[in-house]
Amino acid sequence: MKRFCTGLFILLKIFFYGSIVCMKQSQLFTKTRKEAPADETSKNAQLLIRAGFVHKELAGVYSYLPLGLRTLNNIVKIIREEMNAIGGQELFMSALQDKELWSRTDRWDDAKVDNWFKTELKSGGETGLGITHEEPLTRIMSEQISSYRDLPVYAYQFQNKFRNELRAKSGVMRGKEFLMKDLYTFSKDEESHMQDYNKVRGAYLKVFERLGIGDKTFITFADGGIFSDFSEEFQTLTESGEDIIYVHEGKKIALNREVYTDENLAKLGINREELVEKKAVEVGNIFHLGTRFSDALGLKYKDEQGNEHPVVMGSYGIGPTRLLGTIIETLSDERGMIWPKEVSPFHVHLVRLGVNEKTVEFADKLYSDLQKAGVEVLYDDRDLRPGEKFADSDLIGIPVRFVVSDKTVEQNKIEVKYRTKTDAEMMSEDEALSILK
RNA sequence: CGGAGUGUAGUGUAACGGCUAACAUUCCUGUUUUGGGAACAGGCGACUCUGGGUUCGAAUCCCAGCACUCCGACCA
Repeated sequence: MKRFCTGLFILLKIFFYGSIVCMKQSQLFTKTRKEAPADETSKNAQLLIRAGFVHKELAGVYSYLPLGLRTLNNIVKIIREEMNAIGGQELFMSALQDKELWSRTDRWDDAKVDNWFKTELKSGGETGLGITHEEPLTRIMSEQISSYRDLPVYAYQFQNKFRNELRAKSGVMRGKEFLMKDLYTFSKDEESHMQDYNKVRGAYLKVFERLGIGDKTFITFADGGIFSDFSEEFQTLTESGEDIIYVHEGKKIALNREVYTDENLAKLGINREELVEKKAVEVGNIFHLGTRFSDALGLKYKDEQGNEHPVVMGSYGIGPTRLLGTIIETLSDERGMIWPKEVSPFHVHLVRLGVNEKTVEFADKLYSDLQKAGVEVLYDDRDLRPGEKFADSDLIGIPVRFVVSDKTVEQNKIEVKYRTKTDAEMMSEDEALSILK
């Protein structure tokens, strides 16, 4: 019965998440390297490049290689799950943008928005690569929403955004092309907008919790924007951050330096002495948009009485690529990266030492048993010396390491070590499997 | 966009204006080795960022451009 249940569980897992992917390191086309390029000084870029997670194309432009992509996809998966959990509907909009549409909201002019990548169309006219997607989505919604019965709507996408930054910096933390999850809420009035807004806000907190940076991430009051005293942003404490924030540990909130005034502190009922100055990176932002876009682009609905109203909107962004960098900046050590369980490119790093027949047999069988159990495993089956393999393992940062060597095979055990700990433990295969649950 | 710095094998560095641009590492061949980036032997790999200039002679000096990094400004 137990076996049947386990089998069923795995089948379900495969059904829902696609096949379990495992990999032999001897076949992985990326290599690790001892030294990072001299001109790459940010910690996240150095480690990502050394471990073969990314390749730098240009300043602020990175390609994601297999290990990097798997990690990034795990971040995306977590965000997607939390957006779906609050009723978000995923779509995928174009990167190429309609100039006419953006002119209607006065956001095409270089004097108003200066970080467009624009290009001439051979057929005549001009297009630009999407910096954000309020305009196109509002237009899409104007074809779909016409009644109060159609609201609210939460729509989101994952897409590369393009911003012609004057200066890219901090590795993947601030690029010219980067992955962004952008969600937009469409509500019938201010009151229901606030409910929708708070739902997304709650989902964001869950996302950062699952990403392993929850304790370092603070909801931070920032410059107000359109119709409130403050806007809120999510700031994660790290020395590599660009923002200065003032943290209230007790209340788990913070103020951005841009709103750090006596007047605002009074409004929030906080004393200056309770706050600590810290550097942080903005990992998420949430905005009240009011009716700015719906007014400009004619997104309206009819209420119960048949009266027409503009739709009230909100927009909410999280950058998965920036999060990847933030996790490295906050959690890595001098030996390499350390991935939280749900983010790690693999669940386990199986490291085989030596090439004795029995040892190879044991490790191969364990590899296949792990796959059968639905564990995603990176199997270091290369014939290298232990030091090099351990160094690679620490650099890549999978949270759990299983070592199989002549020594362990003799005892019919596996050496289990967590990336964050210094001591290892000998376990039977069953015990080792059970800690992965 | 203002300021500063740096461009030499895949990577990290060296080379007084003067020999075939050197060393380490990576990579390839082989032998030996196997619990924290081993040892030995042999080998591949560079138009010294690009374009001009000075010079008998330029990786080296000068000018221009390009790229990258850092500080600042900017970041809906």
